[in-house]
Amino acid sequence: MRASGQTAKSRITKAERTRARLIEVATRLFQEHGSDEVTVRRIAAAAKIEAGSIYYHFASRDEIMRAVLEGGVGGAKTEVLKAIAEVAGASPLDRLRAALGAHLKYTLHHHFSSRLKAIRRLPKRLRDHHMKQEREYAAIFADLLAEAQAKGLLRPGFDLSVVRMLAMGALTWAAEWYDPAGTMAPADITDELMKLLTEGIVK
Amino acid sequence: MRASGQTAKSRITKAERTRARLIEVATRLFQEHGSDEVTVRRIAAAAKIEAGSIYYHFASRDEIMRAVLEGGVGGAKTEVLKAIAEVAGASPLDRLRAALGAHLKYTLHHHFSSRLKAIRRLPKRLRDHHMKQEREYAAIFADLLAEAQAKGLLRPGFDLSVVRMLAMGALTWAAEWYDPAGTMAPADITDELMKLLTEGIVK
DNA sequence: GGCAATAACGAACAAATGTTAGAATCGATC
DNA sequence: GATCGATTCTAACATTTGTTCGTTATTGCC
Repeated sequence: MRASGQTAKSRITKAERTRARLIEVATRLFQEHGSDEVTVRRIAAAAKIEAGSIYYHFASRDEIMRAVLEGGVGGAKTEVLKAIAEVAGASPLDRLRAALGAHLKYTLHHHFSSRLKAIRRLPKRLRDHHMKQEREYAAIFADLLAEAQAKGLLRPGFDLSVVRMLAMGALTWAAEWYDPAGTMAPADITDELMKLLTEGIVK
Repeated sequence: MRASGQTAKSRITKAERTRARLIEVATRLFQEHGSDEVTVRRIAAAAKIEAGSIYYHFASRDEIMRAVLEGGVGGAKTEVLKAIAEVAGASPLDRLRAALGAHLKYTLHHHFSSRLKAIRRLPKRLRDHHMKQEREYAAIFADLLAEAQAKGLLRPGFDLSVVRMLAMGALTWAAEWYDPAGTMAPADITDELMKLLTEGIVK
């Protein structure tokens, strides 16, 4: 049992823990400050490690960013899918509300998109991978809209892909102006958007 | 006439022309690439000047950015006000459409907001000034919404400031996904948004 | 306890950055 | 055409950046 205990514990090697901690710390730093302003040395310092040691875990700074991005989009996807699953039986529009709500919540909480997505300057390889992930993420919302349309819930004459991007953009951009100290909860913003989306604002 | 011609021409001193060219070039570079990635040397090269010479016209790199930002927001404001003026007699909502259209057009054409507004890292002084400008800009749209409400055009129960930010955010974010090569014109996107905003998408 | 592998250190590197300052050049005025 | 200020160049600077590498410490295993 000693051996198995040891082995069981070292299924997670120390390097993996350090790597995870680095990603965690880097993510936080990237959120708090911009994508620049965050140097390898700052990440190292925040992770209580020396700058050079980072290169035992990552081949380059860009690989750290890749990991952070991947975690970010992946996390958002997980949360959104979970939120949809929680209202599994509901109508497409109610599931869309749940999805948009989760999207906003994640975006606000991680202050993710606006700070990090603005990184087009990634090496092509990484950028392609990131955009593929992004497309998969967008497809979740596109599917819900398509389903609503298929069920005849929507008025005709809309370009659904534009609608989707406008709606998601409105929420994504919320990270730029949302004030957590204010009286408004993220869910309120989602509701407001859904009201606009469904009924419109005009009498 | 020679003298007067000379004098009239040199009312705009050479320095002013160079300075203007620098702002112009820097704006373009900031748009095409991120706010980082654009070094003083690259601005200089694009303006057919040597790096050191820039400091005859600007005290620091941040002052260049300040000028670019100011020009950007100022330009957008000018365009939006012009668009509103062109439909002066129309209803608040039609003027709002014109305003949002101009906003989108400027944002897309200059690829402005998403790349440049993301610069929170500006020195406090500059940032404050920039955000003041931004508030004035937002007020244009807020006023139109308020007027619509005052005229009883809107359904009750909306937080107009949230509506405004969602709508502007949707368009601002469009710069991230809009494809100029596609079949869709900026005006189409504005129309789509206005349809959502006014009538909603649901049957 | 000792050995090999793993992980982290720490000093150095070259390249790039913003910035400065003195010399050179331009351009208008006498 | 000489003069003098306005404008630009050139060459350097101090820092900071990402990265490398030989060395040291730690860890897991016999």
